[in-house]
Amino acid sequence: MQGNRKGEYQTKQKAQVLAYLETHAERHVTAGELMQALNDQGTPVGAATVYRQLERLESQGLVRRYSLDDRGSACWQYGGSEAKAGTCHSHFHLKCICCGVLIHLDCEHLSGITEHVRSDHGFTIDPARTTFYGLCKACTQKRRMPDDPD
Amino acid sequence: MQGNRKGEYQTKQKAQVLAYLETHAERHVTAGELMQALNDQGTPVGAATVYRQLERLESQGLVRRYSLDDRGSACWQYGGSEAKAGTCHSHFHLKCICCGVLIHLDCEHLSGITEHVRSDHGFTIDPARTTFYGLCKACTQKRRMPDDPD
DNA sequence: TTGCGTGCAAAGGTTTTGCATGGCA
DNA sequence: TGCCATGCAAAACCTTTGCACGCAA
Repeated sequence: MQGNRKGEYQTKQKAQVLAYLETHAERHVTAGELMQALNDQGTPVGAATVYRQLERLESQGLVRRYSLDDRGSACWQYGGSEAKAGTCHSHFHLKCICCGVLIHLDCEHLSGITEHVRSDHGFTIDPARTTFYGLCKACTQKRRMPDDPD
Repeated sequence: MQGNRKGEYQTKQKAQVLAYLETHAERHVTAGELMQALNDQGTPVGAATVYRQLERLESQGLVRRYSLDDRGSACWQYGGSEAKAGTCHSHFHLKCICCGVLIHLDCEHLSGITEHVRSDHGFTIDPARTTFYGLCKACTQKRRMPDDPD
């Protein structure tokens, strides 16, 4: 193995990708969304470069990769300096099977289940891979309606 | 009684797919593996049919779909009569991302989170659709080995 | 100048879809 | 006989890779 990370250049594209992820650190974005956004703001970056940068940023610990989507697309999220401290991989995600909204749930009760399952059942949960599926508040109420005006 | 719903036919292909999943209920298989296996045993089934059957079996609750692979391939596993009877709707599932084993976890602590999330966060979790991903006991210990056998 | 990074396009793999045909009830 | 299911092929996606050129250091 050769650790050739010393010859690393600063490029516009790299900055664009990182800047976008940083600016939208509260969201997960797919590679497609990222490319679309960069294109829309007038600073298009090629697909290959986007993927290569995401891969690099992930290996550098600045960005985390998630498998939140049912479909074959991965999501990335900026973690920045707190990446090691933990952002989205410290909590769980709720995904509405009706409207598709993704909810980040920072909740001690839920966070405790990782410890519980590990200590009592010997299973080490990976929050980055785990998503709760169900109905969000809005869709739960919608389902209770007798009529569906949609 | 009529076990079949209206307008649903019994076909050889459907039986093949179900039989294979049933026979290998302890394993999770990708669509590709399933097609390969059916082809090897002399009863090839077209890709489109395989996917359509898997989708149907999933919606019928006989088979569960998982996103275990980082790459673009999903996995399916037979859930069988327990799934149909609704037993699995009352508890959660743990899926090992390393060996693929599926664990049915009946645990009061975990069952309580559904209530908690509903009352405190307004989100109605569907345990039948929710799976925890992580490392099972055996694989956790395997990963703890100081030497990396890989 | 050196050689890493980029863009384009093509390849690779998984899953879906259209359409004509075949098979179950 | 009706209609659903199948199979083939092509399309739709997501992601990776090869290669020549451009740009940072």
